[in-house]
Amino acid sequence: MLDIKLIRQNLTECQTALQHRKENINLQDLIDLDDRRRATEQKRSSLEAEANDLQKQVGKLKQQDPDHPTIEQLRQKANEIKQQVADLSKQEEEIKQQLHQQLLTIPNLPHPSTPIGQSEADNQTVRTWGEEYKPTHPVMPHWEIGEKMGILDFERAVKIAQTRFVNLVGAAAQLERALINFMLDQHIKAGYGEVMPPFLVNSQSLQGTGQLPKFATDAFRCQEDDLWLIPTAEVPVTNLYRDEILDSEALPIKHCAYTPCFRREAGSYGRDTRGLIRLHQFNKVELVKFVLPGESEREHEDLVSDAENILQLLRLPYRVVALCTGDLGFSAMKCYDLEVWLPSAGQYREISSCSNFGDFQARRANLRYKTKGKKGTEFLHTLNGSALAVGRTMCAILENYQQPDGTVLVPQALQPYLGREYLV
RNA sequence: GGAGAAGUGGCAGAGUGGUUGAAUGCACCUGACUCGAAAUCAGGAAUGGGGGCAACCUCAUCGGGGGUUCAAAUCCCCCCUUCUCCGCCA
Repeated sequence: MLDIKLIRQNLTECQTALQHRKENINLQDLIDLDDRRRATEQKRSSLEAEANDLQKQVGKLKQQDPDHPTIEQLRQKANEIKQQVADLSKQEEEIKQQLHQQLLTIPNLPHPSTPIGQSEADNQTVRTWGEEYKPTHPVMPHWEIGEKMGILDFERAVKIAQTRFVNLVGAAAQLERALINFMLDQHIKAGYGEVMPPFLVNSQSLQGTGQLPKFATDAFRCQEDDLWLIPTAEVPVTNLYRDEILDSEALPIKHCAYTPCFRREAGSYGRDTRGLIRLHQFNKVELVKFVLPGESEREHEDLVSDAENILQLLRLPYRVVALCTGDLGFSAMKCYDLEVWLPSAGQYREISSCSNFGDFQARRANLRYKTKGKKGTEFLHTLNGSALAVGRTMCAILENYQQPDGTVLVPQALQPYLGREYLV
């Protein structure tokens, strides 16, 4: 959520920043609304001050003489004021609600270092890695080899659930587990504390990270219970400290978490219909950081490195892409995607997305910190990134490690987890 | 799911209708003492909104929401959470 004070002070900057993300929101309307809020609040609170004063007078008089004649007068006066206060409070509450609801639908401002652009096409490649590990022989798509080996079963998944689900069978199931453990072990080594959070969360949590109110149709919902299947571990983990005041000395806090992720993928009907790329349920290991505002940019770069480290250890070719303003997610001010090489398609595909949210999520989720000896509290900064999407990592392995004879070599880093050299 | 108890500041814990935003203790900050520290003494200090250059003023907040009253941490209703017992269960 943007700070209304910041909008008031930097109206034109905010307005152009939002235009860069193709958002045509009239911020002046918000300021007008905020003006009304302030005026109403001032009126109300001065009336309340008057009423409080009367109350104290009544209290004093009652102690002197319970039947003091002016008590009745003061009482009437207080009742009159109370009526006015009630009316004003109602107005004030409506204005506040309106303002709040509008603010919740406004995306974050892009960071100055985010390239300005319209779409995916304007994203900037920052670096590429592992060119030498790309296979040189023809490679079957992962779904083809997976079905041939009998380890990916899409057909029966449709029967027991729906399209866009999969059964991982035998070696694939083991590989999935191995990847999860491998990734978590690496991150723990890098200083991230593991969390296994709830896989269902309430609406408040989704609002905290930015999925609600605008993107309700993207998530699976258990309507009876105000619970939603998590679209990413970002939601429960970022909300861990919601409405808490952390000690500045405790920052940065770094967590890693494995969770399944559930997405309705509404509006992607024709896309990636085959294989593991786009499923309603997939596994992911996520990194989440809570940091001091001055440190978020550096922590962001480190977070990207931590995600890259997994790809490097697995020897999977990838590139790092800086998303442009037009392609940036709702809550992010800056974002790098990691894209892994998929030889069957001859293209790089997103396998991780590492974002710096600034204080945007912190405001929504009321994540604050306090510095000893300093008055007041401040919003911290949040960051997160996939490290990595496990299903897509499996795709990349099934393809990049595919041998000309149709077997798949197990990446060396994973061999201790699987206890073998080849998947057959 | 049924029965009971409880939810107060960073923590512990008083407070059952009126100058209580809230005693006391711990933790914290400032000053004094000290060569320095500890101990001791004196003082300060909650969070959020609004106004003011500022000193400061003002409103709200005792799990959440409603109600009674001139006045609610305190009384009434609903909800949430935690604990205990019973039931069910991986």
